[in-house]
Amino acid sequence: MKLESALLTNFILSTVPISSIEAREITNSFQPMKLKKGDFLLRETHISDDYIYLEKGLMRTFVHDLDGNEITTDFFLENSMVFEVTSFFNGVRSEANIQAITHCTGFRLSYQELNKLFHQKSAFRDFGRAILVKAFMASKKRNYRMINRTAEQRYRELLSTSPQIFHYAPLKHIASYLGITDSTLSRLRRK
Amino acid sequence: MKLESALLTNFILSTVPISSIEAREITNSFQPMKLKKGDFLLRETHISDDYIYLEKGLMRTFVHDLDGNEITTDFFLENSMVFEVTSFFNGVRSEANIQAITHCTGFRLSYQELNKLFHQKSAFRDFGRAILVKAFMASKKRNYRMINRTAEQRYRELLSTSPQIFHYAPLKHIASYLGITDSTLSRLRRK
DNA sequence: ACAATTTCTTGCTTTATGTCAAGAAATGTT
DNA sequence: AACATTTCTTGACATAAAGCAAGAAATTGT
Repeated sequence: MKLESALLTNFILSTVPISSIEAREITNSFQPMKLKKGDFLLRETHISDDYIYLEKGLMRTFVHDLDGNEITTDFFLENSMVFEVTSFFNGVRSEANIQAITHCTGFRLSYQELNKLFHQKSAFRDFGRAILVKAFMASKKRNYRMINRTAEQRYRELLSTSPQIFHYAPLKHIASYLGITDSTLSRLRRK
Repeated sequence: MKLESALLTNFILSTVPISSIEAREITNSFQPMKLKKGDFLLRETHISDDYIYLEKGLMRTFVHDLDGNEITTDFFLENSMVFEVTSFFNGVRSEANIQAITHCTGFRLSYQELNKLFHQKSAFRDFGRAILVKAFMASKKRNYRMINRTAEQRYRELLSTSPQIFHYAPLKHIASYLGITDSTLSRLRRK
């Protein structure tokens, strides 16, 4: 048994009610991977083949808007799953980039490996579905917050739930994630 | 074979590459259902047990914000799947309501039935996952639009992609969906 | 350690959207 | 048909956030 994967096994067990043996089997299907700060896990126009458990580090997804500006659409904290749903599950070219904000370590599954597990192991089916549901829920919550919270409230919420992000990510990434300009974010910070 | 389910079978076949026989088997697991205009498929605080193919009609999801106002978070057009992901898949009380805007007809699966199919039929696994992925993609796109489009652009986009909504839904539902007030929407319409 | 680059702050001005309120139009009910 | 209710429009005013620009501070590369 690989020592490094204990965090992943715990993550799986905390996600879905399966046995430790099943969780360890799933863990062992993943392969270790790492990224240096600034490295890309995925570049736009490429096809994603990475379904990642991020053990340590911080990552972000960003897209380019019509004027060529980067818009950060998601931050990924450690002890969570990282994947670009559209490109990974549909095998199409990605419009999004995924980049390491800090040095990152984690574990990886390819689409082929994931599919094999998905059809063979009922425990993995439940896990995979739970991960999809969780990410979908997070996206819906984000939508809702954009509508019924002010920029300042969104800022405060992010600050209190994910202070790590403020420690490592530049303001412009955070600002575009919050849907405001970096000038506005700078002013919010002063308060 | 039930005549009414041909649209659902076609929908399944257009979603995922499986055989007609498999699609028809899946179709036959669903039970017909209908709702009158204004009826609720789901009320907040209840637990959703409905995974619906909406064959005909128009529905919406809404939540209440802190001031008690209704915020429409989604419209469902005909020939699509309708479900409240959080409550349905996690078996928790819903914060959202799902309401029929027009008379609706469709086909239903309970969570128990869905799970049985999910673990028994690989064709259904692929379908179920594709539906989750599609809904998740739509949510991400919506997030992105809220950040990098003006209210007017979002209005025009909705108008051109889903004119049915404007035919049946009152302005205040559409306005809250777009993240603006009904006054602002009224002014946008004038143009 | 220095220069180059990027990030952050701040002031001024403009614009989009919200708030409140009132009346008109449409819709539903008996 | 008459009334009640809801929906839609419009005006006057307030405000949050954007746009632009310049300088200060921090970070990075050599």
